[in-house]
This record gives sequence, C-alpha cells and structure tokens, in this order.
Amino acid sequence: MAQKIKLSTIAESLGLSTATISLALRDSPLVAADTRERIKEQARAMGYIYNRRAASLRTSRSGIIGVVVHDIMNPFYGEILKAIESELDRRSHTFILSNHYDSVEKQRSFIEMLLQLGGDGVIMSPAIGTPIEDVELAENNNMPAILVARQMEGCDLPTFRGDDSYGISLATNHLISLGHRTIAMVGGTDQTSTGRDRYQGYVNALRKAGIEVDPELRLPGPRSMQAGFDAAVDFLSLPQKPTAAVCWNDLVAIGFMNGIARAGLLAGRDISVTGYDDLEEASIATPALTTVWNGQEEVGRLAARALLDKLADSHALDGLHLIKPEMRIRQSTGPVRPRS
Amino acid sequence: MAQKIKLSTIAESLGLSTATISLALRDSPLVAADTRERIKEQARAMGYIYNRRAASLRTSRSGIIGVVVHDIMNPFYGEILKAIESELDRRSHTFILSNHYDSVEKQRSFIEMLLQLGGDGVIMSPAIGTPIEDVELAENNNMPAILVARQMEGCDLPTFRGDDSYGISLATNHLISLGHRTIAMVGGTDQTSTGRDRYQGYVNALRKAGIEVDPELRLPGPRSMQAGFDAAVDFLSLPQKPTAAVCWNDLVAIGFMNGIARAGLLAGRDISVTGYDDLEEASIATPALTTVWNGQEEVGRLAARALLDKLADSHALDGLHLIKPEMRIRQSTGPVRPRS
DNA sequence: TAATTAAATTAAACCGTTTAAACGAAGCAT
DNA sequence: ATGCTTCGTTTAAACGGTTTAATTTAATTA
Repeated sequence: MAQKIKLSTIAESLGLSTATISLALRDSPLVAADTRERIKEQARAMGYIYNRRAASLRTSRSGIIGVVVHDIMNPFYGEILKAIESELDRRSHTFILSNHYDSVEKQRSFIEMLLQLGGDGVIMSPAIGTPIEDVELAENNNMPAILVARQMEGCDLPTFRGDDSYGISLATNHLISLGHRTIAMVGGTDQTSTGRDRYQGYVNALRKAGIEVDPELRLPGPRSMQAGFDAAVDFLSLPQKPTAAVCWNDLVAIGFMNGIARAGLLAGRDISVTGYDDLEEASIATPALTTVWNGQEEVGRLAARALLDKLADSHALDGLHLIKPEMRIRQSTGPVRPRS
Repeated sequence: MAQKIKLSTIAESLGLSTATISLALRDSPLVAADTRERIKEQARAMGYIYNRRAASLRTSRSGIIGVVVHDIMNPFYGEILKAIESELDRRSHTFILSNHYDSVEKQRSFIEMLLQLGGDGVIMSPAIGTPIEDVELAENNNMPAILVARQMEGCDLPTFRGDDSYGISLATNHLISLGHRTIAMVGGTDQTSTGRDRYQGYVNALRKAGIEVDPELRLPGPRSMQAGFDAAVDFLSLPQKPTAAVCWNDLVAIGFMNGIARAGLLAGRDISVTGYDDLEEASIATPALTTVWNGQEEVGRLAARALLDKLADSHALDGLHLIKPEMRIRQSTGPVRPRS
C-alpha cells in the first residue's frame, strides 16, 4: 500500500474539490454526468476505499444491524438468520451476529458494543430474564429493536414469532386423532414465552379432547439433540407408559428417536413422535419426522423488513405478529399401539 | 434521549477539557486519581456511550474482526466459529460474520465491506476459486488475513486446518483392519484443497494395503446431510457392491446412514460407515457414528490467536499449520459381511 | 451588451474522538 | 528571587468524510 487513497487524493489528482468527489461517488444529480463518470473511473483506478466510519460520524448512519439470538449454531435460529441475512444483503446493510446463550450480561454487552459502533438497529431473540431496561437502552439511544422468536412481557416492540400455542395443538391433535391418549411432552422450559405457550397449546388440545392432563407426563429440559436423547430414558420409565411424545423441537425429537432406538423401539411404530420447526434434518431423519413448520424464514424476513422500514420512515409496526404454523405429517407418527 | 452525551458534554458539566475526559475514561496515569473517579462517575451518571467510530477514525483501529466461511449453519464451521468467538471475546474484539456459499463475488464484497468498516483483520475459509488478488486486497490495505479449514494455492498466509490426508487414512485403515476391501468414498469435491487431500489419503491407505483403487467407487457430491441421503441410492446400485463407505463428513455420513436405512440396511452391521469431524451429532446418531475428530476448536482458537498476535506485534506466523486428527470408533463400523 | 437565470463547483463547518505539544502552578534546590 | 522539575490539565490539530450556503461558470433572455 503506497499511500492511503481518500477523497482528497482523488480530488487533487483531478483538480477538483472533495465535495464534488463525495457527491459524484454517491450519484448526486448536483454534479455533471461526465464529471461524475470521470471521477468514478479515477476512484476505481486508484483503488479508493470508502471510509464508512468517517462518513457515519457525520451522517450518524452506519449501515450496521445487530442480531443476537440464543445460539446461532441451532438450526432453528440458523434459518431465521439466513432469511435476515438475505434481506439485509439486498438492502446493503451489514450485520453483526452474536450468541447470548441466555446470559443477560452477554446480551447487554452486545447491545452496548452495538451502540458504540453506531448500529442502526437490532434484531433480538431476548435472553431469558431480559430486563426491560436493556431493550430501552437501545431504543433510548436511537437504535430501534425488533424481537424475534421470543416475546417479552410488557413490551410493545415489534415482535415476530410463530403461533406456538396453535402449532403445538396441531401436533397434539394429530396424535389424538391417531388414537393416542397418553401423550408426553418432552423438552422445553417455563422460563420463556415460547415455553409457556407451547405447554398451553398441549394442555388445551388435551382438555378439548376430554383427556385429563397429567403433569407427570411433562419432561422439561434443554432444547438440544442431546437432551432429547437423554430424555428417552426418563420417558421409558414413566409409570403411565405414554404411547406418544410431543417434542419441543426437531432436534429434541431426533435425539429422542435415537434414544428410544437404543431400547429397540421404532418411532412411528412403537411410539409416535412429533417435532417442531420442520428443519432440513426432519425429512431426512429415519423415520422421517412428523413435525410442525414454524415459518422461520418468514419470521426472519419480516423482522428484517420491519426494521429497515422503521429506519426508513419510522412507521412503527409495534406489537405482536404471529405466523401460523402448519402440520407436516411424515413417518414418525402412527396409530396407537399399546405398550407392554 | 434528551441529547447526545459526548466527551464535551461531560467536560462542560465538570468544567474540564475533553482531553482530560478522554484520558480519564481510558485510565491514563496522566490524570489525577480523584479527577479520574469524578469523571467516571459523571460519565456513568449521564449515560455516556463511547463512540467507537469517532475513536477509530482517529486511531485507525476498530476492534472489528471479520470472519467469512462457506456456511455458518454448517456445524463444522459452527464449531470453529464458536472457538473464534470465545477467543475474540476474551480480548474484547467484535466479530462480523458472513457466509460466502462458495461465491467469490459474495466473499469479495464482504472483504470490501470490512475494509470500509475499518476491520482490523479477517479470518476466512476461502471460497472455491478465490483469486489471490482478493486476499491481497485485504493485506494491501493493512488488514491481515488468516486462513482456516481450507488452503490456497501459492499463498503463504497463516493457515490452520486439520491434516485431512492423514485423517482420512485413519478412517480407511480402520475399515481395512475390519476386513473391508471394497470401500467407497462418498461426497466431497476436487475443487478444494481439502477435497484433494482427503481423496489422496483414501487412495494412499488403499494402496498401502495392496488394494486396487477403483475410481468408480468414488461418489463425489455436496457435503450436506441431504447429499449423503441421496448418495445412498447410487451406492447401493454400484456393481462392485462395496461393503463400506468413507464419508466426506459427519453430515454426509448421517444422511447416508438414513439413506441405507430406507433400504432396510443397518450401518455397522450390513455396511460400515465412517464420518469426519466428530460433531456433537455423531455420538447421538443411531448407530453412533465412527468418525475422525478434526480439531475444529483447535483450528478456531489458534487462528484467532494468530490474528490477534499478528495485530499486536505483527510477528507473522506464516505458512501452514496442521492439526493432527484422531480416530473415534463407535458403532457404525464393524467386521465385513458380504453383501448379497 | 447587459441582465437574468440555471447549472456546476467549492469553501467551510461539522461529526466525536485522540494525542503531541504547550501551558500554568506548585515544589524544590540554588 | 531565579531557574528547574514535576504534575495536572488544556490547546489545537488531525482523522476522512458530508452538507449547505455561497460562488463561479455557462446559458438564456431582453
């Protein structure tokens, strides 16, 4: 690198002022068409690199969007991220990603970092126990926030997520219609809105079918494949001998199917298993997993769009936006067969 | 937000100069201890937010590290990223993530974006066909690059990856020692250094055992679960009737095992299957997958460390750094059984 | 030809930090 | 007193763009 090329370098080489260069490079109609072309050509030839931080210092727009979720390696969030990415890409924004692993501190330090970098906005799936002040910190400093996948109590920010209660009731009803009466719920926690909603959907579906709800049939736990795998042991030793399991998500369900397979049981024949999310993995699993499509792409796309719209005209789209889940019936569920 | 709090706001409120405030907040010994405390307290009270882009405009250090890989949703990269993240976190750097999906254009526009943002450095797993100029673009603009997982021809940048040739030969030898003689290789491509190395390792192991190499037994393809699933059909219709498959990675292997399961075949009993990477999924799969640990965490950690060291003292650690893979034997491989 | 208007370009202020150099006050030795 | 340090703080000039009012140049009209 001989020397740093900046606006003034180009300006001198062309005998113009930096103002003209700046305007030309941004296609301002203020500068004559041929001058503009000449400038652009020269910029290219000199290998000019636009200095965003200098610009954003003046304009207070950085083109940076922050995204923070529980765990980007979780395919569920992965699919949301992919949708966000492609939407932001099209509108030439950069995004900065982070995991919070449900640590409120990690999440807050991400928000602070983003503020320091001059982030234009943030899309977040709030960590469990996020205090309202943490999102207000963002909003108060002129950095709008959008929530995805999870909701926050007493918070009117634009929120996009699937209708969990409805989605789980779809899965539960499907099992009931196959004749199952003793249905366990595997995985999940009461600490998130999602967790409460899903349990509620399960409870509602059972009640509606006149089935008594047995709290013992709920096996809460983490939302990982490993957790599903481990939960199989507990499930199999339940005295009520459930014939079906509504799993928290596809990862838990796949882990669970593998877990019961170790005991020689086959999902769909011996025990019916449903997942949630309809990840790519679901249709490949053996047996192919019956699950509920949760509209991840939709959530990501709408959230990104909402944020960019808000930045453009600050038309707030506050409040909750629910995406309607859909049933995907495959081979992991089947007619009830009594367990010995 | 009443008004934007900046150094000068604090300075005025305290009857000091911005210089003192700036120095105090960064714990400079130049300012008296009690003044410093007074300043820090006031900054906290006023809700001051450090403006990094203003600072970095002056210092030309942004604290931003870019990371670009093929696909962050791929757990293999996910594990590398996790290691990079935790290393950068400890040294208070922010990282910006991107997928290139093996598009050279997407990768270049990421590098350009990063330069505009004033990124301090970049860690990349180069897209297939990356021209040397693209990494030079970074280096020439004072943004050091580190390569992970993939190598680039004729490029002496610090590169961290597993020893693929050796790793695959471990897997192949394991199968040979179980009596297998007709071993297919499933997935992968010749277009990456990794691809060539792995095929070479497979070929070497076979030759060393006196087994003739049959090019027909190679089934190249994408490196996804779906691809492994699909490859099972081709595998089963090979005239040579292989008894084992060395799969490109764990995802391909898991897909493959599911694929042959659809034909009623069980990995480890009817056909031996090896994976590569030793992802979390591998030990949960049914049957548990025999695979090769590829040191993802190691790669990520070392790469991040190398970059930060380079930034600190620009001691270049150029050249290739190979991590030695290790065998993980589980249930998806077993003694040869002739296929009918 | 002068006056008027439109088009193209520029000067200068500004964004919020950092930092080298300068400064004033106090303490100390001479 | 005088000069010499030391300590704590301030001044002022960057950093590399954007923006608006002002100015120059060119085109049009009377």
